[in-house]
Amino acid sequence: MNIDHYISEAVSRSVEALYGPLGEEPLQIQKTRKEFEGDYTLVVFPLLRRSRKSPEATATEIGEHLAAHTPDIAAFNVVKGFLNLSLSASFWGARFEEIASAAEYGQMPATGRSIMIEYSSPNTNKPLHLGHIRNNLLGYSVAQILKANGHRVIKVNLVNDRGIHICKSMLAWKLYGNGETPASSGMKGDHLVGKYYVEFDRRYKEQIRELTAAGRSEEEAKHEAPLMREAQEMLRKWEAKDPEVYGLWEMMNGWVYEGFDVTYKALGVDFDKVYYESQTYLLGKDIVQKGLDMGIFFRKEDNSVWIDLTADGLDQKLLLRGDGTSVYMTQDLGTAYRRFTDNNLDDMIYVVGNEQNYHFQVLKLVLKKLGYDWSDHITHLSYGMVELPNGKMKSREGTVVDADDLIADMVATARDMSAELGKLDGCSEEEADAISHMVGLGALKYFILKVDPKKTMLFDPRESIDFNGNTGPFIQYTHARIRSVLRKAQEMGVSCAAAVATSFLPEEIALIKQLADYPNAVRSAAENFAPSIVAAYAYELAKQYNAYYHDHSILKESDGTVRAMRLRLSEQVARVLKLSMRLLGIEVPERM
RNA sequence: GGUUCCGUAGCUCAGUUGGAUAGAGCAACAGCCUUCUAAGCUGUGGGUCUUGGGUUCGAAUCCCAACGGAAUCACCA
Repeated sequence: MNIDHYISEAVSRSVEALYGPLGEEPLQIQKTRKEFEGDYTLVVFPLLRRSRKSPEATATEIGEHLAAHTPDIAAFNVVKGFLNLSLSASFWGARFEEIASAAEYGQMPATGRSIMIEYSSPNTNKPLHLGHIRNNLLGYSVAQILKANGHRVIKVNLVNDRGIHICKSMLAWKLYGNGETPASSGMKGDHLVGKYYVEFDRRYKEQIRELTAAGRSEEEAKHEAPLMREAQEMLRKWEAKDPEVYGLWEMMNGWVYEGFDVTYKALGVDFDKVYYESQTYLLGKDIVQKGLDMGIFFRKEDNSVWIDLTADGLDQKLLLRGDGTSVYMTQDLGTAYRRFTDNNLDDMIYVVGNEQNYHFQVLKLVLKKLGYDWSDHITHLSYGMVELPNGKMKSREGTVVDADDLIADMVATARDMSAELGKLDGCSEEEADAISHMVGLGALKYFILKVDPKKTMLFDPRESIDFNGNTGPFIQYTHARIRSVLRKAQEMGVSCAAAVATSFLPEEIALIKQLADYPNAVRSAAENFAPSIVAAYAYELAKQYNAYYHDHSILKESDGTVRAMRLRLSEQVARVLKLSMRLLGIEVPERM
């Protein structure tokens, strides 16, 4: 049952019976705040004009009518202009039975919509870092959430595997690498390639210094430096499919992909399809031609193609270079077009940092002007940067937080902490590894996903990530503890057969209410593209349960019906915690 | 300078389409393990929601301005 809808209908009936038909504006019904008695609250201020009575009198009048006509409403109270309604224990008992018997609780029926979500989108010249982690976790989690909302989801990765920056690491390896490979060096492939990207930068700067010392201007030096010229030459050879350059490119990219796979696996993210820019960078030129034909775009003297968006409050934007080669926008226009037409998409979501807000604004506007009405179904899921205590990560200053290092740190910390607390006693080595990985990754993922994607967030490597309080391990722990109780119940042969309980403690009603609210969290998280909503939901549920667990014994309860109900309630809490965490891409252990 | 976003407790963050006395966690302090896992529970202190106007029964939330911060305004992606 949709409880919100049910309440809203009941209240509407009473209000209309008292004051006549309702107009356009919906009733203001919300969940009752914790400090007041009741489950749902009607705000009566907007109804005063119709009732022509004081707020208190109006609320009382509606409350009395509701109590008389809606059996599920057991009681009401009035505080100023707020009418608080309490639903009966049997009502909540029935909701609990619905939840417990639902085959896939929180899974919405299929909508028939196909949504593509692009995330990760790494460059193949350096390993993944903390910024990528936020991107990957968000993309994966939003995909999970959209699936739970009944959509068909296609997860894609667009790898930036070409361009001058790729050639830089290739060139540096060729010149200074002495044939070093991941196998010979023992380095992860992406880190090895990253090492040569840094090496290029170092040598390049050296050359610039020499040239400026010899009297060249900074500008001239940057252009004339032999390394840069060679890199550009390499890019030209790559575009001409020169066998040697192409072979080198394939080999080094292969190393990088092997490295990325390890990181993706550790993060628990995956893709249904991987696109490579080397295969898509020529797309979009026909669209540029179409825009020219339509007179929306224009050519400058140097033959480059532009669109003038000054009337829309933006600038002029380059769409194709004078020599006919593509820019970022060209291929994004092409890939967007191809994706929508090839996959019959309803929506396309790009998980890309907010530094590219302008790009996506332009992309959507250009597609709109070209007459593609699906441009309205492009969403840029723009997330904030992850900052360090002294500001942005800067590779030059060596402040980049490497993804693999961070993951390894988290797992090691989880391992130490677990061992210290004696949680791993009696575990096999495999179990200990699995738990450490789950908890370490759980801490990291929750830490990142609990904050609103839009917001810039801060990561302090020194203070590291907490395992207590509003954290992933807190929720995992709550789950593990419940599973432990359930195991023990089974060992003891305690029945949790469905003898339907007729009375509940207020804490138990509160837990049922929170369980019943799960579908709302799932829906709201999808509407806002915000895993943080699911995180907040799961935390609240775990917190409520922990207080309950502390105050009430389950296995020692003497009344068999009550004990069975408590076991079932606990079981459902564990279940919904697991479901919530799954939406965040976080695994939950049976013991920890 | 233009555009966009942000400013909530010492720190990190919540705060649904405007609603009741602005909430958590961390840190600090004080308690709770012969009882189902103490990665837990309970309590205390901590706020001019950057500032100033406006809209209204009612504003952290909407509007305007100021101050502070971030991103962007590349023939990079």
